[in-house]
Amino acid sequence: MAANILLVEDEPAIQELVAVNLVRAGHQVLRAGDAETALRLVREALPDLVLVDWMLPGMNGVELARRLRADERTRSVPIIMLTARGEEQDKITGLETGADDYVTKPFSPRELVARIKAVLRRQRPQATDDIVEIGGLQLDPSTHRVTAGELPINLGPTEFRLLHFLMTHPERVHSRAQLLDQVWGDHVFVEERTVDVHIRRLRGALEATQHDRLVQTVRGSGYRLSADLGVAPALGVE
Amino acid sequence: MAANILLVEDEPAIQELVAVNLVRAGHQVLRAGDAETALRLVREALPDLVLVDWMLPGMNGVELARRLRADERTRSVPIIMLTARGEEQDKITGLETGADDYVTKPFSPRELVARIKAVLRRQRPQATDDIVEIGGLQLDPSTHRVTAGELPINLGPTEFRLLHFLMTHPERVHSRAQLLDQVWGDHVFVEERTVDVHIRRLRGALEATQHDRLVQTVRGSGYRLSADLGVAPALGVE
DNA sequence: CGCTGCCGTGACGCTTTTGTGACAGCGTTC
DNA sequence: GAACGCTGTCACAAAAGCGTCACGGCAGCG
Repeated sequence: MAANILLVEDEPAIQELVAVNLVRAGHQVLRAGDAETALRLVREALPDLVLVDWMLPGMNGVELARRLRADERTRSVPIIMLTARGEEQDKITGLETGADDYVTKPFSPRELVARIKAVLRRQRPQATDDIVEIGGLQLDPSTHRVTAGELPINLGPTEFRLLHFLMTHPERVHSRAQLLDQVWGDHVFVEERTVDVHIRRLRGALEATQHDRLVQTVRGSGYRLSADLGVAPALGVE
Repeated sequence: MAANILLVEDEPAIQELVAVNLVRAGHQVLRAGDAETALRLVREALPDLVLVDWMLPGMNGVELARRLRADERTRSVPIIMLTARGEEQDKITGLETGADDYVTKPFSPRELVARIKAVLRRQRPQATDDIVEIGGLQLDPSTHRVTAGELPINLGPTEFRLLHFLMTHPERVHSRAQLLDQVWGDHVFVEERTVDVHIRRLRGALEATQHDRLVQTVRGSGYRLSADLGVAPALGVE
């Protein structure tokens, strides 16, 4: 996991409590006591997630969330709202503002951490540090290593990201445009056929252990990663 | 999903709020602050769906809907009305005017997105990526896979689209012209008999598992997909 | 019972899409 | 500053799929 999290909470005791738990779960924690500071920090540090207390002095959590959503640069940062019991009726408003999830106090650290993980995974599954495994292929994001069974596989940075994305979104067919968005970033300008070339390089690296079969071409649509080779076991049809 | 949506809303804050949520759900959003602009944009951009606030300055939402329905070119564009609580009594009027659905404020983004999906699904079932299943035949658009029972079926892009369309519009008979419109696109120029050939290829691919029986010829009219074979099988053994 | 359209089917060029090897640019390393 | 690793793009080769046609069978009809 290891995400950068911005915690926005005015009550020092609670702030400390939550922060400790986040750190314990392996996250980096930035803190803000009010919405203005929070806004500044989000722009400066671009955290992976913002945890906002519903009640804040001055600008409240909803307003903060709304502002984050209004700004191009901060729009995609996921938000989790913290709210006290009894404020449940505001849940709808909270979600309307664009919060991704919503946790009621008092909450267990376990629950909070779980929700955070869930939101991060939903946002960018390949941003987690979980080891992914498919069809005997293993990829470990934290050590940046790929192994096929026991054999290590060497990949360039792009091939690594490509494989990581495919492994975190298996089965699904991805168009070249989608892959460019997700792996290269939606701002870069490269030819779609470049994807083909990197797929080729990826296959080349996986060839030694036959794992190149996992990378499948779907003619007219794009590429797919799947352990299911989709071949009928020798039905005598020509 | 990923639809083009025209949002008609005069209140900037709400407009922004809704737009953000639509974008997050993967839609393209066009915006209009008044009915006149909306009318123009609908003609120019031909969105997949129009989201209209009930209360608008000048021409109100109902009137806008009526006009959209009156014009040949915009008639088929689905409309969803946004309305404040307390205007419920007008619901009937709204639906009468031709709105396809109706969402009361305050609404959760989740609900709104769900309604949109529902309306789009009704409109163009094959535009969703829901798995379709008929007579033991399964088609999964997101993985681009077709299976008959357990066995995988290999189809070319055109056969895949053809089958997808037939499966999302079963029972009904489709003329060759309709199939060309829906599967090939209404602008291409190909012989009608080409449809026959692709039907043939589709049947060929389904032959191995007997599922070719689902694809039926209606002499003089076109083709139909149906789990009901319409004939008494000679012997009930399969 | 023979005609007349309609449909199934196999074959065949052609176009489009994808695989592949080569290469020049670039930033880093040694 | 030479060598290296990685990247994006190209041109060409290979493959796959597409649309059309011609032939033949068959249904419906008089």
